[in-house]
Amino acid sequence: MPVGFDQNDMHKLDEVVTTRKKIKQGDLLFENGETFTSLYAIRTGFFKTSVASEDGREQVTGFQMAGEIIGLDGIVNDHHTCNAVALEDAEVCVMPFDHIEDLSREFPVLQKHVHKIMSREIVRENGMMMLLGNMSAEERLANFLVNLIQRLFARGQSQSEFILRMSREEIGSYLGLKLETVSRTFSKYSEEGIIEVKQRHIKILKPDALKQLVKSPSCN
Amino acid sequence: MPVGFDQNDMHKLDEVVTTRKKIKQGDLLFENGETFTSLYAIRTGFFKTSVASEDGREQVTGFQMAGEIIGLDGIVNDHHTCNAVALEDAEVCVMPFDHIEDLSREFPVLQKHVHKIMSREIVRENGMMMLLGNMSAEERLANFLVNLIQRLFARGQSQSEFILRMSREEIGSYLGLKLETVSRTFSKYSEEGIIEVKQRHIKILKPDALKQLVKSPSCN
DNA sequence: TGCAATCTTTGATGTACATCAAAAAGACTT
DNA sequence: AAGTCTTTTTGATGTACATCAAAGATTGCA
Repeated sequence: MPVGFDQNDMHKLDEVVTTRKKIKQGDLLFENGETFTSLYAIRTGFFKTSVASEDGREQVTGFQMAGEIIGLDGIVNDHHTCNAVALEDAEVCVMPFDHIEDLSREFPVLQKHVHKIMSREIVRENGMMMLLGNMSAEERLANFLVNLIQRLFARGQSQSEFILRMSREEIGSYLGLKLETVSRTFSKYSEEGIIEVKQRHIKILKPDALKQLVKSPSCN
Repeated sequence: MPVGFDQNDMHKLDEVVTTRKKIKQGDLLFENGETFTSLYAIRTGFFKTSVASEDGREQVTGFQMAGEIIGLDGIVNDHHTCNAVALEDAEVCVMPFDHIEDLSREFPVLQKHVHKIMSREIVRENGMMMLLGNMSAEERLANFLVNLIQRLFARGQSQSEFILRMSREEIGSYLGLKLETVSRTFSKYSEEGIIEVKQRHIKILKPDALKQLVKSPSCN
């Protein structure tokens, strides 16, 4: 995936990926408290990550799709601090972190790649703080949809029509809203002819109207 | 700072720090859009980092004090995506990131250290998402104070008495609240005898009461 | 030392979203 | 295919925090 490799590098890089693992819908890839050993590259499927407060409130911290890396939270304290759940049947590459560190000392390109992935996550979360701290429900949901569209587009999927992998409640948790508010906001967009909503099937009718609702740094 | 170095390593590590830089209160260390070259280790002083939306709303993304590293946001796209402002006269070590990468290929301990710093920031921001998405004003401020106390304690400063380096508005921006709400919540704690507030001078009277208000993963 | 500017506190009022509730639509089971 | 369970939608009501406003404190500057 990272560019700047020659054939030899590529060969070496393959070594990072020791095993693959299949995760069934609803199952955990890793959970809070579990010992950290590996990062995971999502090959297929869709995940959510979440943290929980002592009294059981859940905060969804992200939705991850094919090509994205999951598990960075575990590096600091050698154990994970969030849960990763498959929202559909999924397959991941297991990349032992010790191995990543060894190889990235050998290959500057890999090293740079790892640094960028971590920095990208930091920047994304900065954007989420802006969203959660400053934006209205309408702006939050527009942001969410535009971001989803961009990522689907980057994967060659349709940007105008797609199926949500997560419930209204999970969207709400991610956006700091209640499911009813998410539902109502979807309905509002629908009435305004911006999108078409049939349960989890979404059709984007006016992408520009949606983008106009997004008045903040894009959260990649 | 990182442990696990022998004398020789330590000597090499000194090379990371090429220069020091003094920042006056109110001045920028770096700003959104600026080309990224270096990370900064704060030697003395106090900073805030913030992002801005297109329409000018500001979200404070963090407050940083001596010993902490600032600038990780710049790594992904080779330019910074947030602003770093000194809230009091400060001095930082400028650590060119190319140099850090070179040396961390040579020294596994340094490499690990860099990874942990980035992961720690990711975990902190996960905690902030929980705070912004799920917590009441009272919980947010309690969280903020407890976190501040812990960090001051780790630096050998008094945990029971300190001076806030930031305004009510900046605290509010960080916590997703308006300055009036921050002020009112301070007053409430004060009435309850939990803290004593005199403008920016804070005295913690009942640290346990404060900790009890924090019902979520600590945001380091 | 006094005046302007800034920050903080407190009160009165408004509102966006949460909560409570129930019906409607899908999805899963046997 | 009927029945149960889950998810989503929509309405009625409540509330935590925002907004508006103005009076102290504190700081900075001349």
